[in-house]
Amino acid sequence: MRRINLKRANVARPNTIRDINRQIVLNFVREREPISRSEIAHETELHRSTISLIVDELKEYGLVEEIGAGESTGGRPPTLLRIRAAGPVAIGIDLGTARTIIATSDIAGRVLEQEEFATNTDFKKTFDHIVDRVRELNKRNKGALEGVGISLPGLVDPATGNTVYVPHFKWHDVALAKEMEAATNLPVTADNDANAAALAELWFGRPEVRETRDFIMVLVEEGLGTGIVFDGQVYRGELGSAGEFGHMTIGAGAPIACASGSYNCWESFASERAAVARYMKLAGIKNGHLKLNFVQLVQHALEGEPNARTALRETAHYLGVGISNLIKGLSPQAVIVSGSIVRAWPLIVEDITEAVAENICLGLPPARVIASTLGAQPTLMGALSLVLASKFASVQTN
Amino acid sequence: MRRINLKRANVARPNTIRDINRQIVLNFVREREPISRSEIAHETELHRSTISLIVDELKEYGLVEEIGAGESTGGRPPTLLRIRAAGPVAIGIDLGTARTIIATSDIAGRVLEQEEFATNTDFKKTFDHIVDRVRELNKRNKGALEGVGISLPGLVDPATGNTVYVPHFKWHDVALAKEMEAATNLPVTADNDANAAALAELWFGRPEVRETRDFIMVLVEEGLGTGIVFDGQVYRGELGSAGEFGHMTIGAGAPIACASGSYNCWESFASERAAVARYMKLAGIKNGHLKLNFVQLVQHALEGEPNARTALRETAHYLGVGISNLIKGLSPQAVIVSGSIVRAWPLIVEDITEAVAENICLGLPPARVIASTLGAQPTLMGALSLVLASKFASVQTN
DNA sequence: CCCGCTTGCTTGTAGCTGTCAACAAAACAG
DNA sequence: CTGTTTTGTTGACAGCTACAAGCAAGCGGG
Repeated sequence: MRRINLKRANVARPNTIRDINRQIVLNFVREREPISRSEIAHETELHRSTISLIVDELKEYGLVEEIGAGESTGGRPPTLLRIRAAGPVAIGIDLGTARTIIATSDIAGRVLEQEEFATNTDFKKTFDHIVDRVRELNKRNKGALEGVGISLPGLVDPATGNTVYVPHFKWHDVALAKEMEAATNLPVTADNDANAAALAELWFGRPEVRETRDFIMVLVEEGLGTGIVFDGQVYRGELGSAGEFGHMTIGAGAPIACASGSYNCWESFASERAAVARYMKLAGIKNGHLKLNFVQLVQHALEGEPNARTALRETAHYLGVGISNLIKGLSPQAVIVSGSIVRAWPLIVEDITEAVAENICLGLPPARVIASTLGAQPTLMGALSLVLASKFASVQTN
Repeated sequence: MRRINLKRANVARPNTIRDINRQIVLNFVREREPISRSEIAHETELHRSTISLIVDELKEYGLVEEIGAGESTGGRPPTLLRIRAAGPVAIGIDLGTARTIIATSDIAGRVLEQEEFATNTDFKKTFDHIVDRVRELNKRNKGALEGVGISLPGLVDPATGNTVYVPHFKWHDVALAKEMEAATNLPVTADNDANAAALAELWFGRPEVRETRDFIMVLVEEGLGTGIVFDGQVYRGELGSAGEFGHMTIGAGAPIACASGSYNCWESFASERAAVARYMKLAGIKNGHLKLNFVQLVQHALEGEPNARTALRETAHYLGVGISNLIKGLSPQAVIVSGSIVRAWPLIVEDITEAVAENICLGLPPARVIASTLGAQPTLMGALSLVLASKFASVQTN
């Protein structure tokens, strides 16, 4: 059944129908390129003539192009279509706790240019640095860029796109999107990093994920964020921002305090910081004696160091406990784990699935728990997706 | 933005637009009756003529009727419309752990007839009893009944409407809906009780809830169930059934074991059984010495007995802990508590909100936590809603 | 009492959209 | 080279909403 927003009076007009079908056709091209008009007509059960008209519109709008004839299957050979990926259209900014990455991509999500710098705790400095780089990129690409997406490790108000709270930097109520728009003269979309990564999986992940209409992204970083996808859309909630399951209470006596001081949160049991704290304790290292970052810890574990392995596996166990809560409550088709911890996936996958199975005390089939399919930079892809997905989700040629 | 299911190729046809608008008009009548064509046109921004045509269809279909002229506001007086609630159209079955309630209602959700009997643990006996009563009701109402809705305290497969597992009776994989359909020759919809109650709040609750597009129903009974409403639709998940947040791990050492043996679940901390167990312990009553049910416990508390109050308030605290998890993760506009515990709402509301505030460790505005607006029989209303809501959600006159 | 004014509803035409049938284009098979 | 198959295009037709004009029914002032 089509999902309709009955409460807000957004009625259907004659052109609504074309808007809907245009999106469907565009997304067929995006996901199945190269594809012919005829094949789209077949699958959508719209008439060939209708598809032709819509493709004409999309071609005129510069979103789709023909790439010559395909193989004949006994008759006239089909004219194949693909997304026209001429040059950069989006800027993605991955504002991380340690480093900020800025990249441009074409409309298909391929990264074209990329640069990074150390994130400064001072908002003004980081902001100015980003604006400087965005302006430079915009100048170099002469107005081809259509928007900026920013993913950041904190709460973002879904209505305004402004940050409510970024724990690591202690930024409160910063009008990030608005100020960035004013400074760069480009549309800016900001979102929580886990939400952005979920969006990226949805639009640019491997087919096994893209075709999943309900999944949960669990992003393990310094903190622990979750992004929820319902019915093929990222759910953002109403107040503040949804997806802070990282702060759900799952027990007591965690190895560290979460970003807001609690020892009961999932984050304080299963984040990168929790894993590092476990390792320090196991290795008998006093606080502050040795700075070890999580990537190094993963490296140690992969090389076989027992303490590192134990710390990771214990963290994985609690990751599984939290995941089981999400599965019980939301019954998604899949749970996707992302972040540096994925590098050690073979070491931890069993501990996670075991904890999940143990804690799903009902006769429910456990959802698949899989590693991210986005490669090394899920949050950067997320930032780019914020721009690209909105393009594919609402094509308006008039 | 309109929510569109892009992945499944359900394209828009010329009549799709009328289907959408017909639903919108019908729901305007339902929610705002008595209302005139003109007012609907004003609010939906559809043209008056369009509304007239749609209303004609709905009248012909017997869903809407005119009830004479209203007050003039300076010109021709409006013709007022309302939902035509002639007779019974739905049967609702509230299959509870102790008692089963069967009722008929008109299209507006007003209960017309109601009867109940003790639920038998044996599936066959309960099933036969229900079928017997449904047949009798169907016969008495001569084919006016359009469907049967069943709410039950267990997991229901959203695809088939068959029960996966009902803990209290240990019913596994029962083809309830299918068998009932075969036996009664009526369409049967079955759902989890908390989901059903959420649906009832959404369609027939007080306006403050109906207009809320994202809320969570927390149904406190023998067990503890949750129903999740996203964007005005009950979310059911993919595998098994969503909404089993009652089994999320929130700590350890609960007063009782949950339905599946765990002492860590929210249910084992905050269900009716947990409250009763707490009371027994406080009152120094050994297991089995005195059978006290939860309604009696609430009565004692209302009469001022300290042990009963303490037991309830402690339960309320853990209710709040779980609710805070849901708010952090899903950021709903409201959380609605339902079940017998609502009778003691003034006694417990502070403990709940306090626990919520304590555990939302972020700077987020806490969602409203409110008591159900459905009165004494939320799950019966839920069962009826299963039939009625589907009627309002997809009117097809052709 | 009549007239203009306002508001509610209906009717007929125009513009947009998808369907359908007919047709042209391009390859294949015999 | 002809008949068949598949692909894509074109023009007539039906369904939908928008718009404008007209009818219906009450109000209020002279």
